[in-house]
Amino acid sequence: MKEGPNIARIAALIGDPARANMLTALMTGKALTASELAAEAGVTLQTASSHLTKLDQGGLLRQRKQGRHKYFALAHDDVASVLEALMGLAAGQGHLRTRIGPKDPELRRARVCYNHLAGDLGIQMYDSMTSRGFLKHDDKVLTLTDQGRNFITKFGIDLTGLDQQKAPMCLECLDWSERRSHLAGSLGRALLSHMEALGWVKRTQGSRVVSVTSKGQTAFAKAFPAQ
Amino acid sequence: MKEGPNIARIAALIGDPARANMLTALMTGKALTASELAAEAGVTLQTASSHLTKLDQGGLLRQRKQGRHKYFALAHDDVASVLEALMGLAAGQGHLRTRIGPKDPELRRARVCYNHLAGDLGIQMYDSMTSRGFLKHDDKVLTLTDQGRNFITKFGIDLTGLDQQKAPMCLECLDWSERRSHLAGSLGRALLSHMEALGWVKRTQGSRVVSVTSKGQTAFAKAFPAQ
DNA sequence: TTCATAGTTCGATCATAATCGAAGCGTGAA
DNA sequence: TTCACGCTTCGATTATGATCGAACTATGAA
Repeated sequence: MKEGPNIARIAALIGDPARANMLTALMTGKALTASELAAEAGVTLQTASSHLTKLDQGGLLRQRKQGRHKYFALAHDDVASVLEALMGLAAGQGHLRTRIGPKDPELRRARVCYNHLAGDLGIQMYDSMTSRGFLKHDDKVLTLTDQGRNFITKFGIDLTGLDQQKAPMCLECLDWSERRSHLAGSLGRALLSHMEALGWVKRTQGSRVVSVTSKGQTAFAKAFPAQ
Repeated sequence: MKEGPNIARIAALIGDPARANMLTALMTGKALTASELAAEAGVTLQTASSHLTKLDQGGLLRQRKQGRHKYFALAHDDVASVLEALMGLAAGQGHLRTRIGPKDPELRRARVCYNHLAGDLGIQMYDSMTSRGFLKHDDKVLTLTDQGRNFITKFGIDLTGLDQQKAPMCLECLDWSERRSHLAGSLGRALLSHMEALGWVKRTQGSRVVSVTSKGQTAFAKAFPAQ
């Protein structure tokens, strides 16, 4: 009988304040990195790492490694249901605690992700290029079509340099805030730096925010129209 | 930041195996004495007393003293909801080796779950409606088909009221005793209250048991035949 | 009264696990 | 290559709390 029933296991996982904070932060549906979750929970990265391992082994989280970041999200809707039920009960008891404010809307709009463009803008670019046949998505491999090469060259990017690199030119990168794909790889990086050179966007030092200039606003919409 | 959010407090209360056993035992809706709960949890009376004090202070239990006995019951339906959600999650993970489902056969047969019908009866209703094409399960979204709308209307439920509500009409709810789906959402609630109005079922006060009248027995089988 | 039963309180023991510093690992950028 | 960064692992400390024996209180029965 020392072997507790499984609901105790799960409840105990949620029952630690640090872990509860992390799970609460993940209820927005967005995936967050280990560092972000550590900050949310108010513990060091080491401690957070330990907690995240436990939550993952407990089946409450789904994780995805991307570059040197590790993104965590709730494993399933069931998990959110439990949290919601708990919050309902807690709220009914009047011990309500306000949640932390929403993320920076600027970050949501456009941000740097490994030197390429992510956020709303990144997705719009990806979608526009895909639907116009510039990018082709075959069997998990993303390639630039001939039409696409033409478009990119006209846009002012020299593809010969990129062709010679060993690193893949086109990669898909899953945008966790939007849960959609955007363009990574050397072409993704080249596009961002070129747009910066054109004065369309400005990268904010020490932040991941990419701000769009008024000139960039219209130029971008023209170059990458939503279909 | 040491001050944990309230959901951690509650989850931690449920997170102890002994307490989880007690709470599980109380899910039948019956009130149990401290000694009985101690036996259920497999701990001594002293330990049980300590746990029960904590559960009570945490607002999860309601207690009634009668003679030299002290009876405990779940404080509210919210508490049962949390436990049910936890059990659903635990069952979904396949980590279940402990007893599943309520011991009480009445509860297993039919019970209230968020104001809709759960247990054998709830599943039979769901299965019957699904296999007759009244409910359609597409891409995680459950919808009422035109045939279904027709059926429900003939059954005596006014759908216009439900259509106007923001809350989803059809939701799936995992039945923790049977590990099958049953119908939740506003339609699920409407069906239960309508069957109550028809005199098919009776909800037992202070308990989650739904008892089926003899009239309801046959009527239900006719309205929701197993295919 | 005396006894038995139901439950609580106290105190000591013991196990668990939360925490963080320090060091190590892997990836990306220059 | 070197450096920076994100994250993990290890180890030690520390706090918490689950557990039960023993003593105590309260209620009911004889």
